[in-house]
Amino acid sequence: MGIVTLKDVARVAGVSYATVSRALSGSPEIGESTRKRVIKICEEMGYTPNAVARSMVMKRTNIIGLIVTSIDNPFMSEMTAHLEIYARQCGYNLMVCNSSYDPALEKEVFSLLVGRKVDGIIMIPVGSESYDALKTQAAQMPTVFIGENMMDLPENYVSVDNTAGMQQATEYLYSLGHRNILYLGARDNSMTHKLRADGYYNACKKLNIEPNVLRNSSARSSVQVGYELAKAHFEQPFSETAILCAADTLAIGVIQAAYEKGIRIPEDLSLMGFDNISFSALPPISLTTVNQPKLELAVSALDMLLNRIKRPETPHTKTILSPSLVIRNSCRAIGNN
Amino acid sequence: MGIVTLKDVARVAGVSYATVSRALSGSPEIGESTRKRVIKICEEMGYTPNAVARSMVMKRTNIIGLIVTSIDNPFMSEMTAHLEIYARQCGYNLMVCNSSYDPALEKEVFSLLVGRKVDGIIMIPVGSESYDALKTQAAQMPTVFIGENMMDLPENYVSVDNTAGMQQATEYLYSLGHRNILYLGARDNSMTHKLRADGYYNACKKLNIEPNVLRNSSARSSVQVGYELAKAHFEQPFSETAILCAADTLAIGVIQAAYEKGIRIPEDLSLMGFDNISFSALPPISLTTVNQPKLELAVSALDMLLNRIKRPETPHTKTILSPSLVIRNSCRAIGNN
DNA sequence: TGTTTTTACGCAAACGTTTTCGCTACCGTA
DNA sequence: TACGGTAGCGAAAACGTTTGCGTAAAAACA
Repeated sequence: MGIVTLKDVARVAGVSYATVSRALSGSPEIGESTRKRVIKICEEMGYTPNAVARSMVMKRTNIIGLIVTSIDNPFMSEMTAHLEIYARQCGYNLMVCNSSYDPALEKEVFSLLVGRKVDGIIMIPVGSESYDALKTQAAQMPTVFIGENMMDLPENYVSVDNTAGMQQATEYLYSLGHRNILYLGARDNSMTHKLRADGYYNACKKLNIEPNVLRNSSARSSVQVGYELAKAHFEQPFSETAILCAADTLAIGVIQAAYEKGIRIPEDLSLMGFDNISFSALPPISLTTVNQPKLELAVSALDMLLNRIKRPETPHTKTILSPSLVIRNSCRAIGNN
Repeated sequence: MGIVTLKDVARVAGVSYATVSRALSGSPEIGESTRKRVIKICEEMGYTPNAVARSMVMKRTNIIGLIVTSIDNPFMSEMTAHLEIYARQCGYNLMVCNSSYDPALEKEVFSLLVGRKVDGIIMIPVGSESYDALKTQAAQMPTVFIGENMMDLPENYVSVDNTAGMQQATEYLYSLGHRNILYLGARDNSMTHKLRADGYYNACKKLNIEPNVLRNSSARSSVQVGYELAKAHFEQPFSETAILCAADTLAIGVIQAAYEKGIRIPEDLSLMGFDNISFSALPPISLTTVNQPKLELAVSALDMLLNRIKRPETPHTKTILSPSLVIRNSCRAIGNN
């Protein structure tokens, strides 16, 4: 009376278990009458197919692994939600792992998922420092990277055009009259952040203004980091009229530091972010930012992965989606000097 | 070339595959020299045990299923992060599913996880309307509920003392001088929300003030819902000096509506939430709220589940954790009338 | 009615492990 | 020398499916 298996059903129905299997899988080579009878008995006995046993013989699990730096991050949790829902529609389940911004852990959970025989892996990499490791790993398992631009690496990824987005943001601030714009939060260990900074530099060059960058030496872009960077910056007199942040989370930290210092946004200082996480829209300072189309990123990534699972020998592909400006009210126009 | 299995290793090492298995599992009945030799060969050949095959024979997957209403919700994503990290430390992986606030979907993914042969399920239920369904399901699989108080149901759950928390919140507002407090966002389809409302009513009775409740007829507590409820409420003149929200997300919606209406918080109106989601701390209006200890909830839930997996015949247990007041600056003291 | 084709189903292998049981060889003791 | 005990290892079953192949009965055809 434990769990009921195919064999149990077969015995009760008086058929071989091959027949039961075929009846359920909708195989054509089976009589209509026996099919109905078998299915009825399955329901009566409360039979549920054992996915593990099926995976064993089918050599695929219908599970895809998802590695994120931290679920506890609005951008990634939105992404995860989209991925899970779409994956389920495609007949897949998601096994989710945190890499906690740690390249070693990232590597470990990757191997773990390989051992689990997931059909493929979607991952938001920690950063560029582990690209070679990622490359060798991606060789043993269909993998697509998301968010992080792998540049010249021959890997599958889907990303937003970070450079264009940040360039657009800079130009927007310029169009409002800002000439002294601080770029806050540049990081060296992430290709994404490198590309974003490029967008800022490109715009500066094009608009003929002086670049002004405050780097982030930590490994991640968090509210806390944004707060600390801004706080230190605000300690001394500064001349910037606008701050452009490498990520929304950083910008939120800046808001906090500015508030404590009595600096009003946007009256005293304009502020922009990047990502358009859901909480960036919150009042009273709702952030002007650059949107990453999260649903499209998720769908593209999964489509790409599923395609790669089906045809592993297909060449690597990249998808670059367009970011878009989201104008809210953290920036104001100022008179040119 | 293809994937390397136990048999391949055994052939190369010139031993039976039972020996390889024992060498890796640390079985004592094996010679120290052969163990080392076998392990060395495993590494050289890049052997990774097949978790699916292992699950097949061991009759357990070391996977636990997690069903949340929506990952894309700060409270749940924080919870999920804690759960994943702790679970991995315990040797388990997480299979995450969204129920999307839909009882039918909730039921469907539960069955799906049962078919996957997960070792147990942790779930944040949609609401109380499907308690009987949940009960019959929980019978086929070790399950613990989290966040939602299942009351008199003989099920495993871990929750915060919602009633005490909300009572404490009400009393805090009272202590600041508030006598006309609007309770915003009561819901009927969730035991959690019923209990929270109870806390409010209890306090009102005890403090001898008139309860004043604005119900939420939708199925969930979102920023959007909070915004709409508050917006409608603010259309007409109102006399409340404070609003106590059933959830932080609702309170954030209230902030938005108040801001648009020119109502200042806390100067014109005091505001409280419940949950202490990470974004509730954001300036300039950082929310005074009631904290749910998310890490402790996660750890307790997993411990409870693991225990139940080991000893399925053990009686059901409940754990109620204590909430705590988090005082920030969305409330101010007013003179009594 | 005899032959061929088709339909419907059963048999058994295979997937990659773990584990029980049993066997051999060796050691120690009498 | 003989015997009990033990350490180290192999053979094989088992887990619950899917599926290729074989075959008997039914259907179609001459």
